[in-house]
This record gives sequence, structure tokens and C-alpha cells, in this order.
Amino acid sequence: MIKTCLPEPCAHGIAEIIDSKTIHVYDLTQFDVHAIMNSGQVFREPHCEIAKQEGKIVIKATGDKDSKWLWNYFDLGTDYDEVRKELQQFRALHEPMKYGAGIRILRQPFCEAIISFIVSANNNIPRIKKTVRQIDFGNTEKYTEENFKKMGCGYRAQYLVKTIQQIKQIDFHKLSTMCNRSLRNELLRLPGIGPKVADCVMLFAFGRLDVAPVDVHIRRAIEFLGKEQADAIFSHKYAGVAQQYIFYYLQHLKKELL
DNA sequence: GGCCAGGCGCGGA
DNA sequence: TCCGCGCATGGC
Repeated sequence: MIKTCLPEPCAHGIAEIIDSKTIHVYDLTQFDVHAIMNSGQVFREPHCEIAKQEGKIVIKATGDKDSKWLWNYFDLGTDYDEVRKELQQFRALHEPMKYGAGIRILRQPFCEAIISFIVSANNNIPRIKKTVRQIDFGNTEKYTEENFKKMGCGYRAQYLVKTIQQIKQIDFHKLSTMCNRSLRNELLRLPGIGPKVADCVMLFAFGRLDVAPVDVHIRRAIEFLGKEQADAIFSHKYAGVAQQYIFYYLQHLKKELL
């Protein structure tokens, strides 16, 4: 099942690269594209087509993307059975994990994550999607304050222009080798990026699964859970994943935890 | 029509 | 360092 062309070994066999455009996912419990794409971590459509087929999921890369890119994007080297096993110790996560079983944390392109989450500040998800889907992530020439305002970025337009200018000087690889604290400090230097957006970029672009962004919804969940339980969950090495299960659960069921 | 949204930057205490 | 406020805009 494991092929030599894999970007990283897939010892657990949940998925396999078939060719330059195709990936097969064999463990259906580990990949729910709806949950992945509608859990508030990403605001546009994926660069692929996805279909269920004879007990497996077939992912076909579209446009200029290939299977290797998608493997990294969906982080298919991570076994979410292991993640869920770890988080199972928290009673409050049982329902959210059952509901969002196939959620995975994406590894989004750095620039896209930065832009998306600056736009997300003090904004709602339908409108974030509407705005982000107008942004051409391949064409930096359109990254002017005027254009961003036209796309509905509002007062965030100036932050976007400044930050995009600054990250041109930044080496993504160097950032990815930094510890959480250093990486966070680097991100906080960018205009429009505060603690919450920095955490989102760390989780959704750098795959720091131990980082849990706290927004208004998660803050309410923390109040509900109580300090002790919340501390235990949000200091766990998969706190970011736990946070995502809770966020998705609250967003779609509009229910309280437990 | 008013409140809210995956917050942030700024000025003043 | 820690408030409180203004901010663009549309969803509900």
C-alpha cells in the first residue's frame, strides 16, 4: 500500500498516493470533506474533486495542484485515530468528536491563512467566505487597498496590504522551524494579526496541533466547561484539534456542550 | 433596525 | 500593562 513516491511514509495506511493527481483514502472515518471544509478553518473550496467510490474516497487534484500538494494540504500523514484516542479522556469532547468525526486540521498555504484570518477578525463566516473567495491567491498585483475594500475587507484592507508586503521578506521554512513562542512573536509583528489570528495561522498553516485559538464561541465553551476542565483540554498536545471539534459542534448544532 | 461576527490597534489611565 | 473604544460591513 505504501509507495515510494509518498512525501512521508503512511504506515497506518489510511491513504495512498495513486498517481500525480490522485489520492485514495481508505479509512472513511478519518476524512469528512464537508466537516473539514465547513469547520471554520478555511473559507474557500479545495483544489480538488472528491468522490466516494467502492468503500474509499477518491481525491483528484484540480488546476495546477498535484497529489503531493494535496497530501500535505489534508495532512494525510497524521493518523486521527491516534489523535481521537488521546482526546477521548475528556468526557466533554465525546459528543463533539462523534459529530465531527472526519475533521482534519488543514495545512494551508501561509499567505492564504494570513489573509483569511485577518479578514476573519470581527466578521462572520458567511461574509468571510464571500470575501476570501474573491481573492486571487495567485496574483499579488491585485493586492491593493482599493481592491481589498471592493472585496468587502473594510477597515482590514490597510492591514492586508502592509502585512502582505512584510511577509514577502519572510522565509516560511525558517518560521516553520521555530518553537511556538518565537513563531507567535514573529506573527504578532504583522499588522492586523493579534493573539487570536496568530493562533489560527499557527494551527491552520503550520500544523501546530497544540495551539487552540480562542474566539467568542470557544470562550463561551470554556466558561461552560469550567476552569479546571478547560485548562486540561486547552493545554493538551492536541488542544487545537479539540478546539476544532468544539467549534464545529457549536457552529452546526447550536447546542451547549454535554 | 439592532445586535453580532473565528479581533485588532490605539490612546489614555 | 490593562482597559475601553472605534472600526466596515453584511448576516440574521
